[in-house]
Amino acid sequence: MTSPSKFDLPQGTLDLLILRVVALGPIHGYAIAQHIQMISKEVLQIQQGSLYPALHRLENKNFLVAEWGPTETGREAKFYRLTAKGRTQLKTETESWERLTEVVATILQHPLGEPS
Amino acid sequence: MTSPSKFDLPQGTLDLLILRVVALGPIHGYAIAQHIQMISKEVLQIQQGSLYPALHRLENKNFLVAEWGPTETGREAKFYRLTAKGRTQLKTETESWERLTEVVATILQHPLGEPS
DNA sequence: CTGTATATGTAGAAGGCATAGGTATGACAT
DNA sequence: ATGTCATACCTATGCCTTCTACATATACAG
Repeated sequence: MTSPSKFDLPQGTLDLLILRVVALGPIHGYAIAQHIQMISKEVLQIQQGSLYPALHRLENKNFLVAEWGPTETGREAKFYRLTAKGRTQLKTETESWERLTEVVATILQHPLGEPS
Repeated sequence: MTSPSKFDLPQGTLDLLILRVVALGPIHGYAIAQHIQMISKEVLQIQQGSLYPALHRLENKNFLVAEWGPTETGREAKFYRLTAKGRTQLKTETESWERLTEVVATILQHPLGEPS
């Protein structure tokens, strides 16, 4: 009732979310999407066509490494974990995101006129 | 010293910022960029190659209307103002942005494991 | 054995932002 | 006078990310 509300992620956001979720511990792609959807209370829905290319990008940049292994239910899945480089990147992107949201918030709340 | 720090805007953010600044009153493009840069204390720098196409997009969507007129210094410039539709759009985008930043913040601050 | 949830993947299109160029005017210093 | 800088507008191109849509395969419930 409150809104199923699927909406587009701004560019770059997905990487941040993925890095953050993977930072919690080894996890496979499908579960990452579920995790994000669950934590966000269904507000965010990661499309598979966004998810897997993103994972491959992050892997190519050496932020993640993948390894095949069995899930809890016995199926094969690709488990990702953060590299040291990925951890650094997560930190960097988190700080960027926070700086960005701060200044945007400032502008959104900015009354008329004044510079600072 | 604290960082000249130019960084890329996520897609969609620029529209929101522009709408918000124009909502403060009629203003021309160049001044919008200056305004954002100033309020954000140089953190955000709007490139002209991003700015003008964005303004044209917003005009095509009837969120803004433009009118030529003289600046304070006597030069000709294109002054934009919000339409009713633009005001609605600003509200919508602001709410989307706030929902997004909320859930992202939740995920970024999320400790290990728990669903909610 | 048919359908659904799980799990991964690619192709193609759409869209926005950045880079890098270009034009023109006015102000100001030399 | 002249050159340079800030102002003020514009567009072409490319890159990148996300979305839609499609394709594949396994496990399990009915």
